[in-house]
Formats: sequence, C-alpha cells, structure tokens
Amino acid sequence: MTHLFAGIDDAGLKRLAQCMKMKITRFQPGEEIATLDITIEKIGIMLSGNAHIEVSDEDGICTRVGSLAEGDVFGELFFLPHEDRLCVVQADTDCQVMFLDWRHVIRPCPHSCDPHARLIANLFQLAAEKNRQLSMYTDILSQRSVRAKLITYLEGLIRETGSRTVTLPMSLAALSEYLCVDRSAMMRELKNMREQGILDADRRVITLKV
Amino acid sequence: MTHLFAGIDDAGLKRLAQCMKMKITRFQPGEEIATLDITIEKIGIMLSGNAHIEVSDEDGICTRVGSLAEGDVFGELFFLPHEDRLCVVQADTDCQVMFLDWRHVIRPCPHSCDPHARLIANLFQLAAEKNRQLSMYTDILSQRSVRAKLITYLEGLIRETGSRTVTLPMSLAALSEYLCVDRSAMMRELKNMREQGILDADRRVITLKV
DNA sequence: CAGATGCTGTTGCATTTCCCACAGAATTGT
DNA sequence: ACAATTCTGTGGGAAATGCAACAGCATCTG
Repeated sequence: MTHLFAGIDDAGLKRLAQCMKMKITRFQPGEEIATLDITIEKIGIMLSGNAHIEVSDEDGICTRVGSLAEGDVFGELFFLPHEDRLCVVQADTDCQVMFLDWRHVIRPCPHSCDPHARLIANLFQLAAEKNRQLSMYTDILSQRSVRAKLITYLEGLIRETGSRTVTLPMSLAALSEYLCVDRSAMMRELKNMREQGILDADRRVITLKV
Repeated sequence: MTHLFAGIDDAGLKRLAQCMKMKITRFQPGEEIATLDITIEKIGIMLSGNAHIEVSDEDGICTRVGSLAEGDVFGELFFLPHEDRLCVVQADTDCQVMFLDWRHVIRPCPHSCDPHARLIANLFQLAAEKNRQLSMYTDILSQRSVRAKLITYLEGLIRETGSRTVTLPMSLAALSEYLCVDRSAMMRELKNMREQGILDADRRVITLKV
C-alpha cells in the first residue's frame, strides 16, 4: 500500500510542512475531528489512534461507513458524501491528526519543488487504490449466489497473498456481513463446498482447491 | 458533473497543451486505444465516439467493466486493474482521444501556471466523484432484498434529479442486471409495491410514495 | 406493410436463501 | 479458575429468489 509520504525524505518533508502549512491536532475519544462536505477542502492523515466515518441521513440515523487507523488518510477526496447528508469523522481513541490544506496541495508552490509533485502523485495513487478496492467489492456483491460471493472473495484474498491457503482477516460472522449474506446460509454453503471437495475449511483457515 | 477542463479558458488550454504535450489520436471501431497497467501512467479523454473497458482474467475470459462516451476520462487513476489481469480500452465506434502524460500533469510546470493547478483539482474532483458513484453502487448491492435494492436505487435517482417521479435511464431488463437480481423477481416486486401503495410504476416512469 | 427483434408483464415450480433457535467451542475479562 | 461473552456449527420451516417459458406490445428495418 502506498503511503502518502512515500518517496519523500526528511528534508523534503520539512519543506512541504512549510510550503503547505501542515497542522497537527489532538483529539479526545468521541470528539469530532472533521465534517466532510461536498467539495474537496481538506486532507487529514491519522498519525496515531483510531477513528471512524459516519453518515447520518435525513432521519438522523447514523451509519458507520468506514474505519481509520494510524497512517490512514481521509477527506472529501476519498469519501465524498451525498448532497443532503451529514458526514462526520469522529475519534474512537486519543488521536493525533495532521491536516493539509487542499488549496496548498494543488497549487504548485513557487519553488516547484520535487516533494510537492511526489505528494500529489501519492495522493492520486491512494485515490486509485481506494477505487480499486471499491470495485473489487462490487465485484463480490454483484455475484448472485452465496457460493459465488465466497469464491470471488477468496480469489481476491488469494491474489493478494499469493497463497491458495488463506486465513480470514475477520470472524466468519463478520465475513457474512461483509458479503451481505445470512450467516447460517454461508456456513451451510461452506459445508457443501467442503463436501464437494471445492475447498478445505477449518475455522478461519481456508484452502481453495479449484 | 465536473469536466476535466472546467474553469479553464482557451488561453489557459493552449498553454496547457504546450505545457504537457497533449496528443490527439483517432481510432477505428475494434481498435485498442490503450492498456491499463498497475501503475499510473496515462490519462485519456474521449473527445468523440464510444469505447469500453474490458478485463480478461487468467482464463482469457473477457468482462466488460465500463463504458466510455464523449467527455469521459479514463486511465489508471480511475480504473486500476488487479495485478495479474490484462485490462484494455477498446473503441466501439470511430473515436478521437486526447492523451495527457501523467508525469507532466503532476510535475508543476516551471511557470507555476494557474490552469495547471485547475487541471489537477479537476482530476481529483473526477476521481472523488467516481469514488462516490462506486460507493453508491455498493450501497445498493449491499441491500439484501430485491425491494430494498430497488428503493435504494430509486432514492439515489430522486436525490440526483430532485423529483419524486423519475424516468429510468435504462430498460427494466437492464435495471435488473444493474441491481444484480432476476428480472422476473424484480417485476414481481414492482407489482407488489404498486399494490401496497409504495410506488406508482408505468413502464420506466416511477413515483416513489414513501 | 410484414417480419424480426427486443422489451414488458405474468405464471408455475424448483431452489436458494433467510429467520429463528439451540448447543458446544473458543475467547475474554475478572 | 470461573463466569460471561462471542464465535462456530447445525437444523427445521418459512419466505424470497431464480429459472424457464409464454404472450402481448413496441420499435426497428427492409
């Protein structure tokens, strides 16, 4: 995974910090870190701690739409909310967050410095990766049966890890939610596939044999 | 929808064209316009004609993953393929395509010109919008029932158009594919909802009454 | 105009998926 | 070490979904 400051050395970082007036702020658990608008304005980087993004619809019902941990980047660039919805980033633990001002990011600094170009490239790379993740997810969800969803998901994991035996990064219960299927239906399907020799499954360790 | 060159006047465009060596190429139907790699290299803008993006997996099976029409932008920034897959942009009709070189885009030109900053901002805006579209789609697909998928889709349309009565931008058959459900099941559900007074539906004109 | 094609609307039937409920295994917290 | 909680694995019965097939309309084409 690309890092926002990948390929930028300390000297470059210092220059950037001046160049675009980085600010670092601390937040307490429960505090509001930022609200996301419909225009791109800010970029935040989680330096430490955990947070989440939640959207509330017209009825005031909140839904968690994402989690943020150390190193993660957030902002309108990565999550552009719908027009009439309120979208908030909220701290779960103590957090340190660095803010960049969008206007300074896109306006090339008068020195036309190299770290600057690098930062922009990294930002694009991150946006592209986010994009790829999302389309991988729609790939899974567009499968019609529980079995096809499972296989598509597992193939993705296999592609990432390079091994046909994978360990699920979450509980089976959580997986069923991720795949948007009933847990018991998924367990049943796992059993069927095991019986048909399509895969081996022992708790969270699964080997796809197709 | 933001345009790639939004807010840039003719003088600015000319300057940009020099600045980043824009190239315009023609393509015949069926011709390959570009292949998308796993690193960001190029940005293409459809000036005229139609094309599509297709991915072929290890078995050589192609799947259409997107359509491009006049004004659309493509490139690794917007569709980053999986590591071991071949991804091709292919012309459906006669096409004129403008190419920008990625390196010239992110490297602020020595003149630090304003159109340049504008172009970068527009690119980001487009990426963010693409992102939003994708997450809207996952929103729909993550609904468990045909009814919930329909309602989520319609609410999205209503939000976009501002009217509770919407005309579907595709045939009902195409909609069922988009929602990843069986066509007859969807028709049945539409009838049920009509009978229950949840909506009015006459062919592609639907009014949501909730 | 006639024929072809594609879209819409409907139905019976098979299958899958969901919901609910339960019990043992594993994990966490005290 | 024990209690509490979560996770895993299973099953029956209900409900939703998918499949296949057909007929009426609309649209396109020569």
